Amino acid sequence: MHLARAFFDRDTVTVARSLLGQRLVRVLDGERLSGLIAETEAYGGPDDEASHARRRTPRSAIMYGPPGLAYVYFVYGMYFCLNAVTESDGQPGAVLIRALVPQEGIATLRARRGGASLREVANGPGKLCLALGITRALNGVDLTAGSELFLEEGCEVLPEQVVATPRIGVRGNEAARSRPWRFAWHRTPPDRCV
DNA sequence: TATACGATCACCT
DNA sequence: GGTGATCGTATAC
Repeated sequence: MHLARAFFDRDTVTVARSLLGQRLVRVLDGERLSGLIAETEAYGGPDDEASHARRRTPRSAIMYGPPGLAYVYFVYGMYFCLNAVTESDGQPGAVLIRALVPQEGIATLRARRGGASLREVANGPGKLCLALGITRALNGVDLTAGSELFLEEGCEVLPEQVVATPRIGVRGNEAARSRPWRFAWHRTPPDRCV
């Protein structure tokens, strides 16, 4: 069952926290590849100097649009990063998906990542896009209704399993750099939800 | 048109 | 710990 649009039509920080444990699914060449979201970051609008949506440009316009769409951008000349657009139409925001715990299609995921170990397959925003075959061709797809890239309800994440820290690799003013808008799921084994 | 640089990663020491 | 790869995007001429 896809996550509903209402899930994304909320405050961006709330969505970032709530996406932990949800399942990201990619159907590639007919095969289901998936993982549980283990790390996210919230990005805001004009008042967030670290966000692409600090200004409205052709690239960032999607962050100002309706919630639940994928925003895929290209960085450092070689990597893609996947975001989910948040907040109601007209209000900018998105959540960067930074890491996954692989679930389905593990052999394919590892092969696509040059035989990387399970924990290294998707433990970074560029890595998970390589593993799942996410490129800018998927920019703008509806994550609440799509068939090649979408989100499903995953595992419950308890508050004590969540760590909040400043965002990784961001520039901007002190406010942008210090906001604790990165959320990481610290799994304490044994974990019943696999 | 031209230029500077980044929401990263892999590999090096 | 540090650095190079590599190019779309934003912004300044």
